[in-house]
Amino acid sequence: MRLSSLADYAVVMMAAAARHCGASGRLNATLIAQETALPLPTVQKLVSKLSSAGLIESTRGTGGGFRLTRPPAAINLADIVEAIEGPIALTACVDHSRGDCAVESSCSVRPHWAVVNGAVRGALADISLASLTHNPVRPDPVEGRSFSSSAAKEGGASTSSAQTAAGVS
Amino acid sequence: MRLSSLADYAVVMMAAAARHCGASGRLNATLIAQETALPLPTVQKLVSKLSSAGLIESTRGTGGGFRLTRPPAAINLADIVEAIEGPIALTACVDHSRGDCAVESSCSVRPHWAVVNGAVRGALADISLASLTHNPVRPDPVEGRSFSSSAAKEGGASTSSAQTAAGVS
DNA sequence: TCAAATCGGATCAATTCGCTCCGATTGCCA
DNA sequence: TGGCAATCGGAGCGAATTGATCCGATTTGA
Repeated sequence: MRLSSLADYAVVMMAAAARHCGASGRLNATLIAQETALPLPTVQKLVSKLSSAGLIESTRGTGGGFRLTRPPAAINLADIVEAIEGPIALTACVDHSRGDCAVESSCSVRPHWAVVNGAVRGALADISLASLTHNPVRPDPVEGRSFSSSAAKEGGASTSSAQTAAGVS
Repeated sequence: MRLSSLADYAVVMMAAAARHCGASGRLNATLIAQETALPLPTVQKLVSKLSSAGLIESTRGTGGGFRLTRPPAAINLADIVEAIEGPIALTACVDHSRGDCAVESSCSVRPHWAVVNGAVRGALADISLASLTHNPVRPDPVEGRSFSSSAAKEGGASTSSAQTAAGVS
């Protein structure tokens, strides 16, 4: 139940790219790596994947770089996650490309996974890149917009209670 | 963006246990293993984890076994998943027990992860064990529940696997 | 034409996950 | 009352996937 690190980094990278969208239409991997403090090879790999998915257009050569193919408001988290990790599928049953589940005959819960799958994807698709850049923070118990990373390391149990409050029961 | 196999098996196992809840109040790991075609050691490991989480009560010795501590209607998927995988956290930022994210100072998307996190958890918490047992299969398209906000985007592919699971005991 | 800077694919190490084995505990039976 | 058998519980090992790094191909600018 955890997103891969690459997908997490891809979201950060796309958010940084969306901030520079209006300023300089063309930006490169090195700039993004410096800005997001991500390793440059990692950013390069993300650029290839995102380019293959059609979210960005990359041009080679000196002075090259990449740019977003669509405005930030038209790109959501589900697009980015699917570009990195492939189709969103909580279980191997949902995408039956790998039919290695031996218990599917007696598995009565599989049809329900599609529902959960759609709900998860909907939650991701509901957040666009524009919302990430326009509204940096929500005044939640999580330490908010505090850009002081030092205090964030030992913030205590405040954040753990946040997800409990957010969870619908 | 994929659930671990253990969590998937745990849901299948709990569904099988819920079916036998009224018939024989006490059931063992061997029976569940035979019924669900899961490896016996895997079922045993799941029993220990679920017992630690308080979802089932296990008794040792000859004729022992385990039983659900709560009725199936009071157990949802979020409980089972959290029992196996720990707290639901899509990214490492949400549970800052591992503060190994070096870019959190310039990360403007982290507050938004809590929202997505809560949405995912809510989707899981909305499905109870009773719904898995009462309604074995729905050959219909994904049933129009309220929380399928944007599931219609890619919901077509998953429905085809529904009628494959015809043989439900 | 040369050179520099970029993307793209391929390779290697590390972490995590899943499976299996062995020990501890308890109830039943002789 | 002693032994046996069946069960859960935890520890260890192997495998697979993931994540980071390196090198080559390509293209533009001088």
